[in-house]
Amino acid sequence: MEIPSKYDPSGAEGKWYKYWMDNGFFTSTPDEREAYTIVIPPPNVTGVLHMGHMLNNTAQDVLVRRARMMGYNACWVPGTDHASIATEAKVVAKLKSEGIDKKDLSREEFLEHAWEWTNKHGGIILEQLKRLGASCDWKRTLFTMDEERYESVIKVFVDLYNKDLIYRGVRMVNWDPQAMTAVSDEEVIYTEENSKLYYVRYKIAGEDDYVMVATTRPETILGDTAICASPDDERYSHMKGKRVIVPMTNREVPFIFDSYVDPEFGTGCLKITPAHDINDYEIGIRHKLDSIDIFNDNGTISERAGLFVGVDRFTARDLAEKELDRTGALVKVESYINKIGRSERTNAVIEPKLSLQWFMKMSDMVKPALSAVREGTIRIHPDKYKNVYRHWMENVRDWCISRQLWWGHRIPAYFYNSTEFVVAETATEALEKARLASGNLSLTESDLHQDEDVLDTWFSSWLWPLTAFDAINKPGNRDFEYYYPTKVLVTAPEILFFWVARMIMAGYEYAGKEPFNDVYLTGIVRDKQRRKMSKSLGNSPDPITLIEQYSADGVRIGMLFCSPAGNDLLYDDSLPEQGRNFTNKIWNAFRLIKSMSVDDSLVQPEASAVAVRWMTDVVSKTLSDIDDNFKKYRISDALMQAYKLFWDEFSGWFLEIIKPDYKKPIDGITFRATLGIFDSLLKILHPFMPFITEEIWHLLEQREEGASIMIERMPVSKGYDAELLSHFETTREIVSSIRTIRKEKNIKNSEPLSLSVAAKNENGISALDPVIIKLCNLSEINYVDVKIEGALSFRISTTEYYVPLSISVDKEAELMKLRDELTYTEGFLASVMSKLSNEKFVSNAPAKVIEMEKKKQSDALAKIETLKAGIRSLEK
RNA sequence: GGGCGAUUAGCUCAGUUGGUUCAGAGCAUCUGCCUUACAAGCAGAGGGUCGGCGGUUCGACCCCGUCAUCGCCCA
Repeated sequence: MEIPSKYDPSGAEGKWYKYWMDNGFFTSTPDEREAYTIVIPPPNVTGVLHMGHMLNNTAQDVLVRRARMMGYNACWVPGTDHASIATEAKVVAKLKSEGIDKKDLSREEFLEHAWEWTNKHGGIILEQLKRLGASCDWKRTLFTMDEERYESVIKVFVDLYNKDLIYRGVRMVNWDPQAMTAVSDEEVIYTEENSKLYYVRYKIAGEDDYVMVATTRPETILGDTAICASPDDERYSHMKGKRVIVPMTNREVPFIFDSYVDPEFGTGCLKITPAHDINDYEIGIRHKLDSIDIFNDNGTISERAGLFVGVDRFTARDLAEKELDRTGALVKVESYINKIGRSERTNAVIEPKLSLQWFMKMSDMVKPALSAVREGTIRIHPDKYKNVYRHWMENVRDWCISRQLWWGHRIPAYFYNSTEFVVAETATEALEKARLASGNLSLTESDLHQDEDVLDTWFSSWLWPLTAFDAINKPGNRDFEYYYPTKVLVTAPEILFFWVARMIMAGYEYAGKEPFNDVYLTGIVRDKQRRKMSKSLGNSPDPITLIEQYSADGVRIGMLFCSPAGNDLLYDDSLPEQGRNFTNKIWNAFRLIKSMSVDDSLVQPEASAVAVRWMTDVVSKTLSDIDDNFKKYRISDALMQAYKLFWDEFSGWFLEIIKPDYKKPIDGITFRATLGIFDSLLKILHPFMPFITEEIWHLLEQREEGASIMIERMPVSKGYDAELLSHFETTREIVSSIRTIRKEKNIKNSEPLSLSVAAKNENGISALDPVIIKLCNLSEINYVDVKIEGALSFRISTTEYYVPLSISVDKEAELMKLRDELTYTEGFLASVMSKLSNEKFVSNAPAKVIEMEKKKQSDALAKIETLKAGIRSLEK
């Protein structure tokens, strides 16, 4: 069979994915094995695969496939989340393009559209994950709004409400006037922007004097209810007990003192607008000030302002500037840079707003979650994020869980009048409770009005590891008992708090146990200029195109190569290219092996015999190194070791040694050993590159129907002969030196050379002589006591090697080389001697270190002798 | 402004309790090679006062102080 010289992934990938699915290799049911569970960080149901998903899911697949091959019952649960704000925004936009306004629809009608959209666009991303090779148990696919998950979320809400952990209250929230909803603190992005600082004077009531205030938001003057200075600020001590007139509205407000005010900032005098600034709000509470909300929900000025009613807040700012100027209140305007918060979803400037919202108390929930990480029950990789986690958890604030949207889990609070409500899982239950609470037994369901708002999306995903196994609806069910806690969560550091921390809290609250033991944080995928990949920048390649271009395996390892845990990945096409090149390397090694003809009557060459021993040991050693790296979640390092094992050791050295001469057959012993080693290598590589390893594994031998490398056992390290490995290192150096000689002297590889070693025939090293003979095309290696005159020489450690040549040796060049080496060695000796002659060193350093220094000394001395002898003989 | 982290080769990163000839890897670059598995390859080579300064130590990439630059989180 003719095997093409280049691997063609397109056929293999679809074929094997189907094969794995058909044979049910991804599905997991509880059995006697230990479970290895991962729940996927659910992507947005209507999203499409981006580079971040590729990295994240490749890492998960590597972990899951490896666990499966190590004998665990591996279960990777896939799913999507409903992404409340993002999805609703998309649906609203889509309706708008059809001329439909959300306001004209009933909640039910809107949800119909939303579900239609979800069903149409949902799940694309999961199909894309299959292209990547993701070995998820698709039968378990979840959605945060499917029946079980929806029910669970409602149950948890009711439960927490009953435990007094959820409350409704007026708070300053981050209001997104465009999306017309509150967003959490984590969804607000603060950046420095250019703005203006307005200096405005307020007349003191009953006097002809003024006080001056600096503000960035003159339109909010309409909501001022006090002017404030620091109690320590002597400039304003005369203002005690006085009142001032607010410009534009001519309202009289008190002048107060509060230590919050920084005398250094602006004029040292601050206007207080409790309804529109979080700090002012707190000052307002301390001083029992009025609160005038001058904005409507959409960001326009409300009637309460009395001026500019119905005008957008930014237009109102300009109008206010003009009005202040006209009335002489505006003293000056300076340009100014301050931090502006914008909505992560809509980019609208966030308006701090007093609003009635639902909150979850965090102070108690945080405790077990904090100690779990502190005490190492949950490990975070890389562990530098432990500090960040702790800092956040110690400064946590209550979680605003309500959103003014329709797409999501509707808050199960039922009002039986405008202010009083009950919380219940169903309307029927709510009715009972409402009758009880109100004392009005004639209430009917139609008298109840359910809260219009839905819950924050994170309020469903924080339960993910629990609801993945339906633990809320069926506590203690078999799947849950078996699969929970999951082994590892793979996600990005940016959602360490809003997701990871909260899952840990939920885990302790509802299972009494952590949801996972390890958190592996991947970095953010950026472009070469370190910019985040984003649709608007257009700097993100399409993952599916990449897969088509470089193969799924190539893209997978390309992503993994340069992404140590927690580090950002600077994407460049050279990464998947490197991955593709590696698949090709594997393919060609396979071609070589496959093309060998075997002759069992042949005696195994010595070089092959020792090469097999060596390679077997290298595999064994690398296995334990890889194992160690996986234990520390150093996935890129593990991959690099597998990569070098295959490329350098196996292809570069082993195959070159055992490769028979052109058109000659190979002996059976070596061939079968090679197949065995190759088989091990494929298995080691399989978690990283599932497709090509499966393809080759099947081409290598006739396999039974239903056989697959993905369910084979991962080879285990059987220990290794460290001395053999070290001798091979010396062998490499010898081979390399001879190659250099050939190159320098322009001697063809087909022309045999001979090598003389000025040493005793040391056991061990000489066992590898056949390897040197084979790789360097030597006629012989002999061990000599005396120098070989007129030969080229090189030294490795303390041993000198000679290559006699028929062509004349350039004496001067040789001498120069020897003298250089001598100079270096003497310098080295001097540094060693200075240490050894330092009394403090000798008395303080550990014996082992001194031992080594002495060895260095004697080695250097011996080498100097050799070099000097060489120089003398050349000088003759 | 507060907290956390980083700074090692052109790029991305390792460097495990301070001590092996310890300054490393991959990629990139340069020089040879179309050698009968692979030019998506092979054989070689160059490249770093380990951010600056000071300190501790017999000995510092590693520990301490300080400055600089960058990143992240929070206000």
